[in-house]
Amino acid sequence: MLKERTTKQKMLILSTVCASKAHPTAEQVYDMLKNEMPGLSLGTVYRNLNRMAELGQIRRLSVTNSPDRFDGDLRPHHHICCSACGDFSDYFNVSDESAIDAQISIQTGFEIQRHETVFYGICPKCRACKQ
Amino acid sequence: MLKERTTKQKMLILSTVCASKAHPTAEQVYDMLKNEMPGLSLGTVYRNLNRMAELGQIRRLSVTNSPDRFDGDLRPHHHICCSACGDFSDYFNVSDESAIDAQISIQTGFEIQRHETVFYGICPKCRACKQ
DNA sequence: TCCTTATTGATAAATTTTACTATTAGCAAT
DNA sequence: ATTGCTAATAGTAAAATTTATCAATAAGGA
Repeated sequence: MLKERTTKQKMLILSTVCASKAHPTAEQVYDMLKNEMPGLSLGTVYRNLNRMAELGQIRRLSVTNSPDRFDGDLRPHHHICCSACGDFSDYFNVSDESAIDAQISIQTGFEIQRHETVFYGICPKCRACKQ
Repeated sequence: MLKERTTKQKMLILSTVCASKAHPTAEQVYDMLKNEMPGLSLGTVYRNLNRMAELGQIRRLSVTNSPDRFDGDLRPHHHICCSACGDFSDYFNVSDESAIDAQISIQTGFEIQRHETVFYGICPKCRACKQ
């Protein structure tokens, strides 16, 4: 009767994403794990990250000029990306995000599942480097 | 002394994106133009859309499960994407978006240039199709 | 332990985007 | 108009990212 099986690969991938604060790409997750599990396949990483995002276990982030990133932190928060160096940070201090979803649902008829916000700018370090 | 040249290709690409409310991908812009300008190259479309986005003439939208989209409407607004059919709509009713950028800039030291928000959900039409 | 089948590893292929280069064409100066 | 400089283009190849395919493996219920 059980459909979803627990595998060593799934457990490692999920724990890696949840332990990281770097919002890794699929390839970065793969790189972090291939020492610990030499036979691991990149396709397995992609397949599982996608499924976990669909199941709501992790968040999938689509970012300009970057492969998709994954975030194991499910608390409501935003992200800030430096256009110069690619630094990708969290921004908390978020107030009442679910209210926005509810408001938009009422106004548009969409059943809103989630939303993602990315701020783009220049990080303090790159600002210091002038130009 | 002039660097940026005005070409027929640039004018057509920009006017196409600005005239469309469909948030077209690069390939869709190319398809819309290849009748009018048979020799047009897809690479030219990509190159110019990227440059125009960098110059702030248009917005570049990174969306999960979709190639990047482009938006000629520079007024502050959000976007809603249907996870089922891919429908991609505008959402206006946005209050005080620049204040958020300013607040985050103060708190993080980033020089915020812009932000993009995409809401994901199920559109009214797909909700009606049950399941 | 056996059986069913979800999952994996390996690879190929699809998709999306960028890079390269000879040629074309915008435009400033003649 | 004509010339000269070079940004921009068309055409193509290639890079980068992601998904599909499939035989072999292994999870877990009977």
